[in-house]
Amino acid sequence: MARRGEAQVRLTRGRVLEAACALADEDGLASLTMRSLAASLGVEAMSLYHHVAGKQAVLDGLVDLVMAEIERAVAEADGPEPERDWKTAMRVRVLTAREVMLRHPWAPGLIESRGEASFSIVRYLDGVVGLMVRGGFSYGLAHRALHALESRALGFSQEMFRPGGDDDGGSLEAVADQVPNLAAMVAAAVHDQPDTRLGWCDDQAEFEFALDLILDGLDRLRGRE
Amino acid sequence: MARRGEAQVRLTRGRVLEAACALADEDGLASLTMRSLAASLGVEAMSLYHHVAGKQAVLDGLVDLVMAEIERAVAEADGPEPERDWKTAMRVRVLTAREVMLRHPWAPGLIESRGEASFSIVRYLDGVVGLMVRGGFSYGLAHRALHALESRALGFSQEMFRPGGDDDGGSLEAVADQVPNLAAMVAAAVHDQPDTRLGWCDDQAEFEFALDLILDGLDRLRGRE
DNA sequence: TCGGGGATCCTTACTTTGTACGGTAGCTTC
DNA sequence: GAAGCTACCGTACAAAGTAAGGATCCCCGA
Repeated sequence: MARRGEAQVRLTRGRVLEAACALADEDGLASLTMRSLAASLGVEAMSLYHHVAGKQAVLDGLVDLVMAEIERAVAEADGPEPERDWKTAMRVRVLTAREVMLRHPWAPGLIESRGEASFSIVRYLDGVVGLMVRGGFSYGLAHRALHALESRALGFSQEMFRPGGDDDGGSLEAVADQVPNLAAMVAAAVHDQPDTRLGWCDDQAEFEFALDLILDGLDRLRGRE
Repeated sequence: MARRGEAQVRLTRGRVLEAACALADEDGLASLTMRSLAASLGVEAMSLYHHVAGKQAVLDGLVDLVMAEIERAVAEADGPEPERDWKTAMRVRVLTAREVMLRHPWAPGLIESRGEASFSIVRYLDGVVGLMVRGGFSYGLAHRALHALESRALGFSQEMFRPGGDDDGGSLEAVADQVPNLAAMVAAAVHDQPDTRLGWCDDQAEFEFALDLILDGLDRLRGRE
């Protein structure tokens, strides 16, 4: 048997989590099993249990990993001071978080599925609230703003249609008579902006539109409550 | 063995799905296994496979069941004609959907987790688009509105904090020094509205606030694009 | 130098869950 | 009344998480 010592480095909680992240990035979160994770580290499944408490702990660790990456990116990004322009500061922060989320497409689903928000998320939201308060929000409005932003504060939005792989709305045509309004909408969208990036609508553009809609709405309320 | 014929009614796809819904309502979606579902019907697990294709099909059926309940509720609710007052019409529609979702707390998570939107959801969204178009929206703006509303169009919002059972923010106090802004926000929220319904903040009020924020924003854009 | 102890990793096996496969009972149809 | 179809059952297998204990290696003190 291949004992440790050859090219084999020691296992660490950190190495386990990084391997898990790499595995999820490549093959999706579904293919992340304790066995596959162990195999990717050249180790047996049960060996992982000396470094993480269980699969739950691995998933929690993954969330922490992503949130740490976001915190790092946010720290490097240079938006304006919130006191001067909270809206742009928030916009930069959210879009920075979004870039990280786009690198880890499994992260939104993982965060959603987890019931309790992990501490790393709570800490991130604390930063968001801090930004708004520095920008002139009352705590009450900041609270409502968090609810209004929902997962957008974390840089992702809940896609109700995840475009179905290869057809991208083509399946809608098959049932156009049953969903006439949607069919017309899709037709119009394709006509208006024929070169969208991600199927029949551009997620990034839509994300920013919705984000700005909410930020503008909040800005109108700020100061006059 | 208890052959069918005693008090035992015949199994149907419909009865299977209703039993699944009841089980999920009572004990949560996690406790819905093919075996527990079969047991609740007085039947063995493999018998279900003559009426549903598999567990996936059961889950899809549950989504359809909830969406049908929403369609029924929406049909009965009487909002204004969209041509006269689209905003109120939409508000009534969404809040009606929300009532159904509150009866089936597992439904949001189930809908989120499913990658592809099932046809019943697509059809519901078609109705939403139809409402907006009748209210004077271009298809382009209706499209963006769908993105902005996100899951709110279906009556739920993604709770990033699901209040953790018994403490309800009490756990925040333990780490108040690490999340000072959130801690202050919670303190202010408790002070402002001491009688909230669902923990430290009132989901219904927040949901309506965010919904109105978005609807107002959309209303401003409607007609002047 | 050497032996003990703890950390690390492996082996085996159990549990839960979904489901494939084939068997059996009862109804339907000719 | 026989054939066959349908609904249901029993058995069993695979995947995945993980409990329990054994084996190996490294470090440290004597």
